[in-house]
Amino acid sequence: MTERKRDGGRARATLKEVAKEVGVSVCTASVVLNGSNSGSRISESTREAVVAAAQRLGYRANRLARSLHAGRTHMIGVVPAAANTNILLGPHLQHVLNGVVNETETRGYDLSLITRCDQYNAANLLDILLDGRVDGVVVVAPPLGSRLVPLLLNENLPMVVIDGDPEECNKNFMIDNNAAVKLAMRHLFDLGHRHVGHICGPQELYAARVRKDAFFAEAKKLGVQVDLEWVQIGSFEFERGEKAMQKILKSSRLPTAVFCGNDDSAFGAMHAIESAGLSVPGDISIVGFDDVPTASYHHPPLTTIDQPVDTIARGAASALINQIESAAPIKSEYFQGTLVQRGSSGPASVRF
Amino acid sequence: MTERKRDGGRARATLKEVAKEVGVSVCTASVVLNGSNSGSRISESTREAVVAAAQRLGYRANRLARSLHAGRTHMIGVVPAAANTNILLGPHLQHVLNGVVNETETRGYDLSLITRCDQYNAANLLDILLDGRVDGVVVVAPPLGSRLVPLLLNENLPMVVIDGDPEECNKNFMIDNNAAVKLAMRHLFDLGHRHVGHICGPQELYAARVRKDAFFAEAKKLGVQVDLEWVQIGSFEFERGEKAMQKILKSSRLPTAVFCGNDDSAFGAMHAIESAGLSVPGDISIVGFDDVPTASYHHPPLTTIDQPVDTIARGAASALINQIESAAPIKSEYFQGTLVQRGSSGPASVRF
DNA sequence: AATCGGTGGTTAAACGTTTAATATGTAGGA
DNA sequence: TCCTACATATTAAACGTTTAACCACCGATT
Repeated sequence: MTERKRDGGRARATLKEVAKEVGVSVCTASVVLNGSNSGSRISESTREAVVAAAQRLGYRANRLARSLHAGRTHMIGVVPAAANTNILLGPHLQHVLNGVVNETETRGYDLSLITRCDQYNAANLLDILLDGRVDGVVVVAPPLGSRLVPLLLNENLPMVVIDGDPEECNKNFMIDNNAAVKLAMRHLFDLGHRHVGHICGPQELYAARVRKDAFFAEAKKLGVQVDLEWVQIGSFEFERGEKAMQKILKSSRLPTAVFCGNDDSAFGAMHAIESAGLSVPGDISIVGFDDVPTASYHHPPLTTIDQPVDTIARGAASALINQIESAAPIKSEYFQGTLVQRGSSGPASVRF
Repeated sequence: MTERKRDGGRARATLKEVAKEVGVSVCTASVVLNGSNSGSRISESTREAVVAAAQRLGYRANRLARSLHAGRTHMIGVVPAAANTNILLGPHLQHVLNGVVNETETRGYDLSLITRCDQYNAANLLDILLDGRVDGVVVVAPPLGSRLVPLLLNENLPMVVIDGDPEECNKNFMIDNNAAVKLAMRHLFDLGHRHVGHICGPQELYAARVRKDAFFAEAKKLGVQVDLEWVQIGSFEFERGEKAMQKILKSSRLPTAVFCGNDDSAFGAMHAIESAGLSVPGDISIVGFDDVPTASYHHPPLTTIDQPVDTIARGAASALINQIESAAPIKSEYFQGTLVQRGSSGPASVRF
């Protein structure tokens, strides 16, 4: 049995071996090497001997044993939206992950990526999350069908959600989608657009649905016309955005602008428009959502909503760690986006 | 002490508690619940009672304890190139990560992202990697200065490297950069280009250096002229690619084509060219490296080298797991890229 | 001469599992 | 009545730490 972990080379020395080498008790070695400054102190000579032996034997404290004892792992689990994409993390999710890392790293936590979950199977995920491997979990963009968040709420594992459904759970960190969509629509309205389409994200994502709802609500309020042909479901991915735009271009009449649920689908939409021999924004204006790094370098540069992703992600991670360390309750926080006006949006064409 | 892990709700039940509930020994409960089909069998009635109690108490096996005993964690550590970027994972690295996940997921391993390492500090990283938290490690694109790989070679932790320096370690999975660069240069040569520039990646990355060397070697072999002004150091990022191209555009004379070390910098380069009022490929042809998803949708679509990233990453992960599970030795593997010809490259302009 | 206080340690239990070795009980065969 | 065999369950050690509680020793006070 003990052979299993030493295949390939010499095994890692344990505290017991170090202690024996010095001729001292395990406890003494422990105090010296990983020492809390507790009651019992150790003489300088003993200390030196232990340190020397540890060095010689290549001792390294075993984190499993330590965590088992402490009941804490200093690990945070991240559950990324599995969704239906083959790519684990799109540019936006990647940005989120980066923000989470920024916070966890400075607070002394490491990240465990929870990926072994076929189709976001909640029971599966729960098994993984609750087996003691993590002190808390960041759930990113849980899809609508998943029971993960409600199930997790019944457990005592600290959790925070990014881009989740507020009805499902009130530990939600995300942009104020309604206000953000309002900014985008108001911008198009001010440019004279009265006929606007929308390319949505996948409807199992809360952010996609709420943006679509806000789009309709705001269009109605502003008196902007929306033909149903102009509203197409995408998947927050380039290709699907392109396909969606191609469908819109086949409408009986064309909108003068299209608001896209995220930047990737906006890029796809622009590609479709230009491939059809039309121009952005000459014929159709495009507004995206996210402000991913490439948005400003696109041709034309993309008008979009800037999400304070780093702030949101760090905020979520921070709240989670606060809960873990001092039982501070987590409650939802919403962040304001800003409109970034670039070249993909312009005055409405005089088609109507 | 035991209070620490139950803040927030009821604690997770342990095997001992389940056993006590049923009035049976811990061992019996263990065999029933996480049972190996070993010698001792359990009566149907006992089995049912234990299962019922476990269910009732919400028992879940503690992975730490299990791993401690087994000497195996079923976790793979991933060390991403910290490099100097603020974004943890660029589109290419993200693709690599995705490939690794694909393999580990099907083999029953989870991923631990090792990020708490200021400036890729090797000693720090070693402490983290060797504390027993992972069964093996995938090092992705270790920067030149880092001692991590050599240090890790001295330890008995299974390791595999992606895009590392072959001189440093022979457990390297990567594209055959020389052959790939040859493809790109030959392509430009065939289009009539005899004056070619190069935008490199950061020189602390092996892949960037070897591509640069191969570029010079191949240019020489083909009789292609390379003014030193035309060779600029980038960072594999859009912005730096743009800046690099701006410098090239200030040269006393212009190359007819520029080969870029990766796609992101190629996008930046194209942006710079068009911002300067020139056209791609009319005035300057561009060839990239990687074939990221957006390459085909760019305007113009990017001619580039397709890296079989998924194959490489899965291969690396697979080799690592084979070593972990059956001590199979790991040795370097090189994969062939293919030229993907698109719109960003065309016949050389007749400038010369 | 008994007590005190410090210094420098050690013992033992605990964290939650797994598993080899062992024990108990019952039934059937000699 | 004793032995064997089998089915079923238990004991105990082990994985590598941490830490509260305890102990032995010694010089200095009373």
